[in-house]
Amino acid sequence: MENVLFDFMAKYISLTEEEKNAIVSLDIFRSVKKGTTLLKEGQKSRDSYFVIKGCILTYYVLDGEEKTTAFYTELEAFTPPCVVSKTPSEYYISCVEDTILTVSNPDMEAEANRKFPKFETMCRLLAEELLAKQRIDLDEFKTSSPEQRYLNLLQKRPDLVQRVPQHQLASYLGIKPQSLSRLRARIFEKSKR
Amino acid sequence: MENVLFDFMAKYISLTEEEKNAIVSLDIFRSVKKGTTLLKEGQKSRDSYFVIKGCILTYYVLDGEEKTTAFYTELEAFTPPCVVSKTPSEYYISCVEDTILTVSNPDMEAEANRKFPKFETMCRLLAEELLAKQRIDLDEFKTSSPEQRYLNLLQKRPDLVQRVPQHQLASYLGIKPQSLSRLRARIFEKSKR
DNA sequence: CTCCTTTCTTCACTTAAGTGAACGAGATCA
DNA sequence: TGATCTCGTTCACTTAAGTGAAGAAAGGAG
Repeated sequence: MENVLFDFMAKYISLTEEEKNAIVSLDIFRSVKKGTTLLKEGQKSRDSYFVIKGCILTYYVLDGEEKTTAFYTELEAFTPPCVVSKTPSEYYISCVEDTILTVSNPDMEAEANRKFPKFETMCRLLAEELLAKQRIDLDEFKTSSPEQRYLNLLQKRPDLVQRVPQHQLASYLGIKPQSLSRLRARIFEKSKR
Repeated sequence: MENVLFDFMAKYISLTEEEKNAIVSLDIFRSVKKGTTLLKEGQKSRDSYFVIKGCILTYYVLDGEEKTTAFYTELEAFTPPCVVSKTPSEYYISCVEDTILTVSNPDMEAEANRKFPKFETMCRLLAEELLAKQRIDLDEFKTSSPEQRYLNLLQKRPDLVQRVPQHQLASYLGIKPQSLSRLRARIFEKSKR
């Protein structure tokens, strides 16, 4: 389990045994059951996550409707905006499956940055990489139709389409479950011809 | 002009005169005319930007159509994804107005990080902040209709609606210029009643 | 196993965005 | 000045998503 994290970190910086031990001693690994809510709207939180195994999602409740905006699966890291802005959360975070993840907070990061300056380098590189990736996600979402977005998702994250309920997928694609059903039927009809 | 940059940086770290001089000596300020293309699709680039005054935008050309995905105005920084991924650009960057900006590259950042470790802290904080802000932008786009997005833009960046051509605004909102016209007429009708 | 809830699909109808065409206003340039 | 181009708007028509309701299928809880 630790090795999954260390292999991930190795993409950005090299770690000594001493540093690895320091990380292990932080006791950041958590195991959470499917359906568990990690964060609720209105709550304050300082927790950042890294998914070792499983799947979590973020959703807003607007006009009584759940709007899913992101899924995080194996080897994905994320810090909720409310942690950065230090304001109450505007959305929920919950587990789609039984999930193993790490939970850290700004204090731990500050401590790590102090002890190991290269840790800050990793955080910077990771943030810059995620910023670029998310920029592309946003651009792709803006420039494509729901049908294109669905086909794109089938290409890029085929696992999601399998492991996530349709109504959450629909929400993630910016449409209603009924529209996703119809859209899938439309694609199927096209593929037959 | 330098002071605009230093005031911005002061939000993240404090700079000595020596450090400011080092930055000035990098000769990063540029003045570009309206309509200038800073980056073309297919080109490689290592340039990051920070807008002092004016407005630049990014757009893709898909099926011969320009799709505007972002505007950057006063005090906004951005590094194109292609700089991070070191691949040819998939889009264009061009100036909506006469613009004054800074242009830097990874070498200059590495050099600054080496000389002044707190520079890296600033980059990390900025990247983390932009990541959180962009996350919210993406969430808002996903969870709202074109009409809501337009009204939201009127609230959050009223200047954009004034200074940017309608067809680019429409594209930014994820719709066609005709739809933006209609949508504006619809809003106007509602406001009369 | 049965009951009940959740999830997914289908249908008919409404609403809004896409498309192609046309027109007028304003800018640009010879 | 007149010719041309871009830009924004409007119109008629098409296409696809939203809505509300209904029912089938799958999954859990007792």
